Amino acid sequence: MPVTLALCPKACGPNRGPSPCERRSLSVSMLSTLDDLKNRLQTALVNAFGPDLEGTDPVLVPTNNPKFGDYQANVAMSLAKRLKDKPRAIATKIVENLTIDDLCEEPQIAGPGFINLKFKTDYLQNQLKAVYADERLGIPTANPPQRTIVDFSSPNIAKEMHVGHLRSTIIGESIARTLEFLGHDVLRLNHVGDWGTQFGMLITHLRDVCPEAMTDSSTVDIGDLVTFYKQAKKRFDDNDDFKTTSREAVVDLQSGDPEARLAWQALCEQSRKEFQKIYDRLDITLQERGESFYNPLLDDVVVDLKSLGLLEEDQGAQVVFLEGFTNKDGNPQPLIVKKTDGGFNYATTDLAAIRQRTTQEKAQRIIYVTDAGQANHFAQVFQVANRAQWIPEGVELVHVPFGLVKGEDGKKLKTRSGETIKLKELLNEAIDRAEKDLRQRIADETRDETEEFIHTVSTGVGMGAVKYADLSQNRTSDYIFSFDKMLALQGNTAPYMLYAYVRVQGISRKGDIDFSQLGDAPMLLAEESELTLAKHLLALDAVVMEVAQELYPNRLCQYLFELSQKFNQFYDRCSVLQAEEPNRTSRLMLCDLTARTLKLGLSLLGISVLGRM
RNA sequence: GGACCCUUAGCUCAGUGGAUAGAGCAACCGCCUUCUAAGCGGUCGGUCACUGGUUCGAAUCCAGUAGGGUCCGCCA
Repeated sequence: MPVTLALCPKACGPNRGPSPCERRSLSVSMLSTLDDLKNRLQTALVNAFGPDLEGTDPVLVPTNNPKFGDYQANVAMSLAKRLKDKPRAIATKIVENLTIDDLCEEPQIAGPGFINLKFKTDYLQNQLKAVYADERLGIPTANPPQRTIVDFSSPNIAKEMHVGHLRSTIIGESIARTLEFLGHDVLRLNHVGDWGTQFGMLITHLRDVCPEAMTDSSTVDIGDLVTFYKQAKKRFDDNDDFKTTSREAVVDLQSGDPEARLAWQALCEQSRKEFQKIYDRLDITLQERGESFYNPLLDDVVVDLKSLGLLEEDQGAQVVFLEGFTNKDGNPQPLIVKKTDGGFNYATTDLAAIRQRTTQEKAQRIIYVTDAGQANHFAQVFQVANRAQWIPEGVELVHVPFGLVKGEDGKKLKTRSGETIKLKELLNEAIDRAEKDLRQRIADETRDETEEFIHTVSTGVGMGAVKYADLSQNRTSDYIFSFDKMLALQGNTAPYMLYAYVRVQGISRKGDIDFSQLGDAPMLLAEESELTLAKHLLALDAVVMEVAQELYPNRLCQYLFELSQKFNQFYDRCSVLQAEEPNRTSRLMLCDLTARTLKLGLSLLGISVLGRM
């Protein structure tokens, strides 16, 4: 199936910066070609039917079947009424005025009036050579770069990361990597839950079980934070004295009491260490900037909302009444920004963050990667920020929601005993299973491999599988978590793609080939499978640009899966090392370019390739 | 009461206006003297939940219906 290519209809709008269409000089690959084709079709339209047709979208889309060529222009059908003529006649006139013989074969008019276009092989060969010579594989850099914040992962202090944090972390990382690769100025923020009333009980409990934390946080080892949290919670629920002391501790902390503050820091530090272990394993880069960071800014949010006339008092709380949201009685629903007890909540923090990020960080695009259950919350916060005019012209706030991770029973993923699954254990199991599988394979093939090799491959395959399984799903839908499926060696999985990469490395080893020394040989696309692979390789830039715009990493996964399939077909049908020159070198270049494309694409997903497996 | 999301092959899912709706898995049948068969080819499989509308053209856009899910005042 052809990859859907973004012809950047949205990116060309106002306030979005220059579109990919304006970067032709930097781009050698498919986007520039399509843009070129589009312009020529527009010129043909004007030449055929006059200046009224200026700016008409030629509706250039990939064909759904190779027998129709590579791309088709569907504009003729839509013009039939306006031009009072038959679509096929219109298509004929367009083709008569179209000059594309340097790029394409003779256009074919088919069906009701489709104009089918097929690239000339020598044009593709030249394009491919240009991509081959380009370290960025034809992907342009953003001009100008956008200051972008990606807000993702966001676990809660004093709680262990669990499966619920997996998607935000993996999707956020991939989005950040993709935007960074395009040259955007990305700030990755971990908006951890490091503030709130739960710290009262935690501090009080810490004071009892680990008093040294109250004077020196650096030496403290609280151990298993989940157990610690549960113990504190149990005491809070069971013991009234403890509850009272905890509430006092909250006040202490908020008023800046040094001892409470030190205990809080100890808790945060402990959590941070645990989080970092997970981030290191997953190769995630994040800057922690928790809720507490915004504490000094919260008062101003309320004060300013008041002076703007948006603030109202309702049942003792300070609220902004929302448009388009009503409560059970049909009255406007409030967004609470200051609680009856004078405290602030998450809406206040998010509003303060928007202000800080747009003013101090100068963010032009702020991306929130959270579960879909928070869609209401963000819609409400964005609405208030908008009405308060805190979102400067041209700044885009975007909630990137994702669905639940469910077990194979279709219910929310839990352990057999009903506990939340810890992320640490989930990753361990993925690696353990990958290792078991690998050892079996090594035994079956009577290979001799070192423990280090087994460790490296198991880890790479396990981590890659977990990430790829998540990213390859359309993020908006819930997804069913299955170790068996994600680690499967066939199908749309990480191992399948890693294997395609390994196959290229195998050729390099076997033939003692240094891919960097292939020189300036011509690319020859003689066989059908070579041509198909080449066309797919050229489509990388369009896919990456689309992911950056729409923020759906599964599109890139789909592309890479299809690339692996097309490579395997080529590998099956065309021998490389045994081929005669000049085909041999050309095929080696195709292999190398495939491997580089896989490596780059997987890296944008946060997945590392392996040389052997 | 309101907001949002979902319903596509036996299963898991792609597919946000273009030709005959795709893939993987499962099932079945083939292909290793040749670069790792963790691969390739083939067969089987669908009233795109339903009803209407817009359009030259609808799985896709709009309205409604049914079913499933999530969220909604002092947690985040």
